[in-house]
Amino acid sequence: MHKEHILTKNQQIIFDLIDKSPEPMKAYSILFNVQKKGIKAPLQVYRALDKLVEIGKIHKIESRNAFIACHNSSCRVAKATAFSICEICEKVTEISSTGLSKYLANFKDKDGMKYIKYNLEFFGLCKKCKVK
Amino acid sequence: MHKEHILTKNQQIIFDLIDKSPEPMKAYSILFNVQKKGIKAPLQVYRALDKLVEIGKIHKIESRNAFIACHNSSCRVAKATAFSICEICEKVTEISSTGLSKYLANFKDKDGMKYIKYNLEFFGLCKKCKVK
DNA sequence: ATTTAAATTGTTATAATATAACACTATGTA
DNA sequence: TACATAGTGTTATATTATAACAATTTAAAT
Repeated sequence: MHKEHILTKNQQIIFDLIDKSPEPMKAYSILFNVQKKGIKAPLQVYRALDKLVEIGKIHKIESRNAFIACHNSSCRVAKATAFSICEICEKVTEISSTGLSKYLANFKDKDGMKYIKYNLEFFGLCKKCKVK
Repeated sequence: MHKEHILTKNQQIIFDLIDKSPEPMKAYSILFNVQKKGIKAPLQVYRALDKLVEIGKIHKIESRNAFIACHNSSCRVAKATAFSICEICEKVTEISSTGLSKYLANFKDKDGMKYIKYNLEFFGLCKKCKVK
């Protein structure tokens, strides 16, 4: 087991908010939601987000500039991530597929380079939106 | 062969600039570089970028908010992209691997969903930076 | 050729996302 | 205790991106 990071007050407040959210949250939406808890400035939010990303508690969805809690116990460090994104409802799901992660971790480019760190974002329609 | 898109003046100016650049270009850097050619406002740049991305002539590197010309004749539409990014020198290379694109195009998630569109960004050190 | 629709342009203003810099405080550890 | 490291609070500012509207160009369809 890896050492659990003890979160600071701001980090905990912001992590809890993101963790409860059914959808990815944007930085300024987070800011708005935590102002009553004393977090008043963007930098306070961004600093907590940076740390939470660094220790793998949350992930950034790059194409959306938004953040979701990690629900994949295997990505202890934020280095190998994969998501599916619905282009209609914007639902985002973290993909945890051993096959996929093995394939990507072992992928070599033309020059034989391997990459430990990657981010993959799949786009399509989620089941609900497909039916509509 | 797919129909070649005829670029408009602004689109052509901006595409040429990105195409000549050895590294991904950011929107406001593009703006600065094309001001002498009469493109004066951010929106003019962003509109051209949007169109160029849409028709697959350029790709956006989401983690960097930057744009590179497509050098992969097979991605006619900007829907299946993969890049390697050097975390030191920020060199970005488009990966064109039949194996990888086949694997990802055929990947099914837990629910059996397939995704035609994806963006994959690998991070690591390029050869040059590895040596240093 | 003329009309019409669609796409593109030019422009000003503003929204949304993110970081710099600095002084101060808490925490862990030697 | 003393020291280093990480986190905080704050103001200001940088960077990235879009809204809204009027004018113009282009394509194609009568």
